[in-house]
Formats: sequence, structure tokens, C-alpha cells
Amino acid sequence: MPDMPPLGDTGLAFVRHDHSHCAKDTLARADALSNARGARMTPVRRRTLEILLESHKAMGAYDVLERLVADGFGNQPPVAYRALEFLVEQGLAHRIRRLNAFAACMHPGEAHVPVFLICTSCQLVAEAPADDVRGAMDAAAASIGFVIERTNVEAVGRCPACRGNRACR
Amino acid sequence: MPDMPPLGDTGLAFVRHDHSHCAKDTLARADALSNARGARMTPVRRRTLEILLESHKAMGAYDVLERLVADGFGNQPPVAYRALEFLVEQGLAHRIRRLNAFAACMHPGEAHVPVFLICTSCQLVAEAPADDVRGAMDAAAASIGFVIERTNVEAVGRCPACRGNRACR
DNA sequence: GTTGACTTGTTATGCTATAACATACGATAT
DNA sequence: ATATCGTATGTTATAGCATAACAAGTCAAC
Repeated sequence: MPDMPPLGDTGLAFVRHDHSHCAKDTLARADALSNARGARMTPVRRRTLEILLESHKAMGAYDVLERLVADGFGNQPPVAYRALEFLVEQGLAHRIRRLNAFAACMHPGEAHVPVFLICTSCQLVAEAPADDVRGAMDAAAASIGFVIERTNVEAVGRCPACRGNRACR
Repeated sequence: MPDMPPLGDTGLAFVRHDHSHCAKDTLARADALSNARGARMTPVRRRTLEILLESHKAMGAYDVLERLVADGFGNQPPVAYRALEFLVEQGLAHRIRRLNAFAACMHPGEAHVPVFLICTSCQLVAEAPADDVRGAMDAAAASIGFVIERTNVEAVGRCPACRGNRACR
């Protein structure tokens, strides 16, 4: 494995890492989770997750669909949207609204508030841990009597690599 | 003015208030701000802001367009999108990505991090003050060397009124 | 009054997402 | 085994959101 900075898997998208391992591990956890919950990890769904896991970039539903078609699955939008919806519901993927796209969850099963950091140069998306953020939001909401059910927290900016390199990866 | 709870204009969307005043005031501030910046508050743009200010609901670009057409402006999507884009750039309106919609800013000119609370029952959108949220996000980003430029923070849930009423407004 | 920057109008198109219905699959109970 | 019911997938069609590209008009500065 290449030299890896002393980070956990936080911001993993932005550092070099053994990606095949990272994907395999996540897939295994995904299977286990689905079984535990009685959810059915069918072929399209599993393949969709694999596709998302191939990179840390967010993918549009139609890009995913293209890949699914190549693998012999149905070639109409609902095929992709349904699989993606399932993964999101199971917490195995997230929807990045700013990009009209989807990305595999890097912490399936762990309670976490997803906060997405989207690099404007290289399009990579990192999930940062930010439970503080949810706390602050709950507090703000509570002050006006609002009860939060779900959140979308996204930020665009520049990742460490792109701030350093002119060319970018 | 009807009895008003002891809040500032935080969460204004969810309390009864003299809305005509609130809109007029915001419009005046918008004019002043645009002038100060050398931005041109043209008729379409001003009318677009007025339309957004008519309610605290978020409006889709096509809904805004419909209104603009009725007022004699051009009837093609770019007319609405351009005006809305201008307002967003000037900080006079916000884009609510979760809803593919736009809402007038309730605090134009004030430095603030918009955090949107979207009621799933009545569709009203409130802007809560949550500078803490931005702080937490910056901290999370900094820990992986990411520099945030802009944020989208949105939450869906139920507003005080809708939690109380079965019927909702 | 001409230049140049910006704004608006218009045409056309592309991308994103879902409703609705038909068919197939899988687990369970009889 | 097979009937049944819930779930999943395939397919058709369409709705909804957004922007590229070009033409025409407006306005201020020189």
C-alpha cells in the first residue's frame, strides 16, 4: 500500500489508498447489514453498489444505468433509480443533491451524519464526520420549535490535492 | 399585527406576521444593496424577488416563470432562471436544492449561513440562524485539509404549527 | 454616435426523475 | 406441489428541471 497519511478513513477520498480493499470491505459490510435487516441485496442492487464503489466520485443515475445495461440489466431509468433508492434507504449510499448524483457510503452501519465535501476541481466527494453539525442544526431548529427528521449537508470547495496541484488528478 | 411570539425574525415563516411589511422591507433593502454594489435591479429581477417574497414557500423556476409571463415578461425558462440566478448571486434569494426551488432571503445583507428548515406538511421554508453549523463544518473540513467555499445546509421535518394541527394550514 | 458590456428574448435541446402497468420471482402456507 | 401474496424487475411513456447558443435590444462611457 502506498504511503498513507495518519488519518482514519476520514477524507479517504482525498488520499491515496488501497481502493480495491476499501470497496471489498464495504461490500461485505453491506451484505451483512442487508441480511440483518431482512432487506434483499439482489443482483442489480449489489452491482449498483459495486459501481458506486469503484470510485469516490459521485455518479449520476444515468451513468450508473449505462453501466448496468452493459452488465445485462434493464436499460430504463427506473432500473437505476430504484436500485439507488434502495441503497440510500439502507444507508449504503448517499444522494448528493448539489450534483444530482449518488455516492457509496463510506461508513455503512455506523451512526453518522453525512457531511459531503465536494471538490470543484477533481469532483471527488468525501464524507466528513461532523456530528457537531447535527447538534448545531438541532439546536437552531429547536429554538423555533422545528423538529428535524433528515438533513442534507453539503459543501463545495477544494480538496488538499487540488489546492496543491495546478493540474489536478 | 396579530399576537406574535417573542422571537426575532428567526423562523418567521412559521409564525403569523405582517407579511406585506416583511416583504416591503426586504425589497427596500434589496434595492439599496444592489445599488451599493453596482448590480442592476432591473424590472424582471425586481418582480422575481417580489414574487418570491409573496410567500415563505419555495417556488420552482417554472412557477416563477408563469407569474412573470402573466406580467408581460418573456415566457421561456431562461427568463426565470437568469433572474433567479442573479438574486442568488446577490444574496437576495437562496436555492433550495432538495426542492429544486428558490426562496427569498430573509436576511439580505447580513452575513449569515443559510440553514433551511423545510416542513414536510405545509412546504414552508424557514431560514434558521446557525453560524455554529458553519463553524462545525469548517472544523470537519479543516481536519482533512479541505477548504470550504460554499455550503448547502437543508433539513426536512415538521414545523411547530404542523406538529400541533392535524389539518395543517 | 459609436463602441462595448450587459440584459433580455427566443429557439432548441439535454438532463433528471417518476408514474403506471406488466411480468417474474420467492417465501409461506396449505 | 401449488396457490397465494408481497416484493422486485422490466418496460413504456411522460413529466419536470435546467442550460447552450444566438439574436436583438438597452445603457453608459468615451
